[in-house]
Amino acid sequence: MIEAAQNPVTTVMRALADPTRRAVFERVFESKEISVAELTRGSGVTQGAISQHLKSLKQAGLVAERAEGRNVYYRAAPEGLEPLVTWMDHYGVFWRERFQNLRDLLKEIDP
Amino acid sequence: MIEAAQNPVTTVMRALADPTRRAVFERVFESKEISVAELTRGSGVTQGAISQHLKSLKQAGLVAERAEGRNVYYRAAPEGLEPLVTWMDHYGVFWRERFQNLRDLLKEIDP
DNA sequence: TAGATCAATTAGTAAATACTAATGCATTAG
DNA sequence: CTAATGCATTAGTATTTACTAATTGATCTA
Repeated sequence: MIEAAQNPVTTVMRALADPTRRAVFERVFESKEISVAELTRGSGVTQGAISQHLKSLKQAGLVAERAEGRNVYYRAAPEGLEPLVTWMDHYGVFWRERFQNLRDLLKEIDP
Repeated sequence: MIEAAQNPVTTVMRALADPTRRAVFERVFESKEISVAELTRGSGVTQGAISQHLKSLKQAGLVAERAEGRNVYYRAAPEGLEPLVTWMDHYGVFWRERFQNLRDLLKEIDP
């Protein structure tokens, strides 16, 4: 079946469904800012593959970039996860299962 | 890159990344219990396709079934979303960005 | 300047995937 | 019993996708 112009939920899900690409996102997130070359190192795939994954992630709104000299630094854009959160919210998963955490988190933030 | 024995996050993400399959899950969820025939109606795809999607969803732990006579009734298993929740939890998306005022929320839930 | 490094893009390929049509196997109905 | 219905499964197909290798265009460096 075909969707008109691609639902954001679909875009984000598809971006994160691939293990390699998700690993890229995770590394970007942990690194605050990281170049393509460094991402390529230890990724197990070529630089070209990494660039392609970054393109997908960017289109999904999950990462942003900053060019500096011949490097391009990527950083995570967790707001891009919003469509997922909204979608899941609909299923009441958060409250029922994370109830405990809410109280803990609140204490932690503002004791 | 290859993952040993398929990460649950990957399984769930992949299951929900396809719009048709995700629509099936949504309908199952809304219906509390629904037969394959009824799911097929108005789905735009064949009964076989629906059965295949249900198989994926079941393997991902997102639905469960109950056979009765020649019908098989499916119901949602939102616990199957747990891997997603856990994964996303790691990015602090839920509480910090979704609710500006946790205190109000907590009061509202448990005054 | 000439070379080296960084990143994006392209062309090509093997594998995965979403589908259909057809078949088979139960179960129910006439 | 025979016909019909509900569902799963199979084989086959077109499309998508994740990758590599190679190229290009920058920018930095010796």
